[in-house]
Amino acid sequence: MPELPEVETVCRGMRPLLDGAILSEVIVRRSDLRFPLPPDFAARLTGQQVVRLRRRAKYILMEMADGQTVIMHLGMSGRIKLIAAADQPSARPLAKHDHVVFITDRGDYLVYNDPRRFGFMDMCAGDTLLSHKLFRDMGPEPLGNEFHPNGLTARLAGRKVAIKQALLDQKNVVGLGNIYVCEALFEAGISPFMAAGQVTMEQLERLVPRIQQVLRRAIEAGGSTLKDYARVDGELGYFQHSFRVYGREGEACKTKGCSSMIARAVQGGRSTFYCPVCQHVD
DNA sequence: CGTACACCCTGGCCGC
DNA sequence: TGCGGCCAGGGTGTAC
Repeated sequence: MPELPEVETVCRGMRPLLDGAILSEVIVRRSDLRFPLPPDFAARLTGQQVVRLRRRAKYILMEMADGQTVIMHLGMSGRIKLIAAADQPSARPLAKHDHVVFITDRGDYLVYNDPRRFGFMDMCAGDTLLSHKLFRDMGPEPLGNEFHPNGLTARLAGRKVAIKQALLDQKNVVGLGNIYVCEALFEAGISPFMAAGQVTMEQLERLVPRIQQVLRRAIEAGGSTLKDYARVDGELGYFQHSFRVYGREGEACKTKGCSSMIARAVQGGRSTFYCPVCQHVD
């Protein structure tokens, strides 16, 4: 599911029920996610108070009053479901693939569900987060001040890898996945096949704001729902209706006056959707 | 460093 | 109705 807009939407949705809540019970139904849960995961969290929820890249960070931070990644198919105390049936409302459940002192449930188990959780002391191997080599947040054409051109200088793949590399910029990279490159009129180091400053000055625009619009739409993804209340995102290229192979390009069809290619084992005309692909 | 690929896992969809 | 093959939003690790 989750690229930056989806993770951001989930994180925002968690705050009303989780901010300030005390975890009165933590249930681990499966500890073998992509990586095993840390030892004593449930015991270390039980009785602890949540002081802040935030997002870094595609990770949700849940900061606890004792200084520990829970790191959550949703992988491809992970979901967070919130079930308010008032909405609960008498029996515990758990379903298949509900792997970890946090129950707050208010009786609300936060359920981590992930059919494919590509997602995972970890814990670390909050002051060691930046040196954690997951975060150490990360590039800038695309919606933050550190993301700008000058920085990007420095990171991409001399790189022969295709710009599509370079933008998926979280060392260059975080939070982008297959959907939003395809969409942003289309919006900027840049071929996904260009060598990253060959992309001109003029093109990067177009690309950076287009990346930011597509991400902001997707957040406003509550993310994109293809299959698994839903907001924490079960509502679906609707940015998928705004896709210009993703998943539209063989359909007409929506650019006014362009009569081309959207094409699909495989780069690094993953589908790239693009307009050969608008993106100047020979 | 780049590329190509396999792999982690489940489920949905398509064609037969 | 069933089965095999293929596909999927992410990320890591290997060999060459």
